[in-house]
Amino acid sequence: MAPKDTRTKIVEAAMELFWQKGYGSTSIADILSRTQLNSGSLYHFFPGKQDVLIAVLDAYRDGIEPMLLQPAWGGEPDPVERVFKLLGFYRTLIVETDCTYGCPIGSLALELHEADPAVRDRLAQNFANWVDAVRFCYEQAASRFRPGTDFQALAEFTLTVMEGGVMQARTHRDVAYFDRGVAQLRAHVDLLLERETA
Amino acid sequence: MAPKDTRTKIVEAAMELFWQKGYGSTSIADILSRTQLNSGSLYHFFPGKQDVLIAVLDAYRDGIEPMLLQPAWGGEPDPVERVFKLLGFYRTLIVETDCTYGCPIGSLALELHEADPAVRDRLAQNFANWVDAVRFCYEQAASRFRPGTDFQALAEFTLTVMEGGVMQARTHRDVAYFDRGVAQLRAHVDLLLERETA
DNA sequence: GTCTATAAAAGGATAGAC
DNA sequence: GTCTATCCTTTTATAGAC
Repeated sequence: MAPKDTRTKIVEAAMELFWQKGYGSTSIADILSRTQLNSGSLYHFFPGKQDVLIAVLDAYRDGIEPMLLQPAWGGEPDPVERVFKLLGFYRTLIVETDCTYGCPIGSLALELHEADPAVRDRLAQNFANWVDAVRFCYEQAASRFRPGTDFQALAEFTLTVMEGGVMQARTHRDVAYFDRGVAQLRAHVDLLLERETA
Repeated sequence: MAPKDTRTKIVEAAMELFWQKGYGSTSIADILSRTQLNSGSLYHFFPGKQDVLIAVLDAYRDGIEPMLLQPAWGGEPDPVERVFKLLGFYRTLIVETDCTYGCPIGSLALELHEADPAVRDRLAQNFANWVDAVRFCYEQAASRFRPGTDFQALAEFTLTVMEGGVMQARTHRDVAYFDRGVAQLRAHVDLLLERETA
């Protein structure tokens, strides 16, 4: 593997630091320390800190397929099960981080609500792409759902369950809060899968 | 009404600022500016900034009944409708703030996850009190729910729907994201209210 | 209990040599 | 493209008079 270029190193370090500490609590010095670079290098590639954030959000956008969806789905063929495989992937992250995991987009979205439009648009875009992927799963199983099921609303609801579950699991330091939320969603989906003409 | 004492002024100003800007982005100077006090006064009552935060979280804890639940419920007698009245109260806050509203506890919980235990415990306590109040609503209507309904899980799920809806509505600057989440919850609850022996 | 002044540190960003 | 040195601002917190 070719050595990573400086810009990539910065984006990857910032991605991890923003995820762990948030944007405001991550200093330029933190990023330089982790990358073993000097401030001249960072400011050569980025006009300022916010531009690093934008690059990070673009990296999440570009990484959703290879970094999130494909690892989460594995070879799972059933589209509905793919949704729960995705939620299971988040569960793994929660457990592996001793219940300190936070969705990087969700956390940044709450932290940076009064941010520059360039930032807000990318946060919204990241959410929208996640919801689109989940909606597509549900739509692939459309024939199994009750007629008239609103797949967009169901996909947004799935994101809500993930974000709310992550938030409560982290606050209480107990993955059971996440699990109960997913179980409720499972029950909800199961009820929508019960054909009225069954 | 008696003039507010200095400590109360500080807590109320900090409550609003932390809600609007977050904890990290609110400076002591911000609090002093809004209260027209000097730093000597603040540090007379609080050892440091984090102690102001703790006082704010205690104020939310003490205010849940008079400031949130009673205004939200109004005279609503039906316990299940009280839950949706509460969600409707949040909807009003979202609309009144042009979709910039964020739940203060949820936002702080995501921002401050690596915080001092004194802070984390109070965040968890605030969530727990909210969930307890909602669970109590559902339990009051226990006879109308399917046997075996898990009211604790349903109340946590209600918090999840609120937090996830607030997060998405704010990120997209569109209250419809909140509304669709609440509609999904309503459908979920309605399905649990359909007695199998109906 | 409140005032002014200020210490001490951290933060974002820049300059100019190499 | 990277280096060192540094400027300027903001921020938390303290000191000591009143």
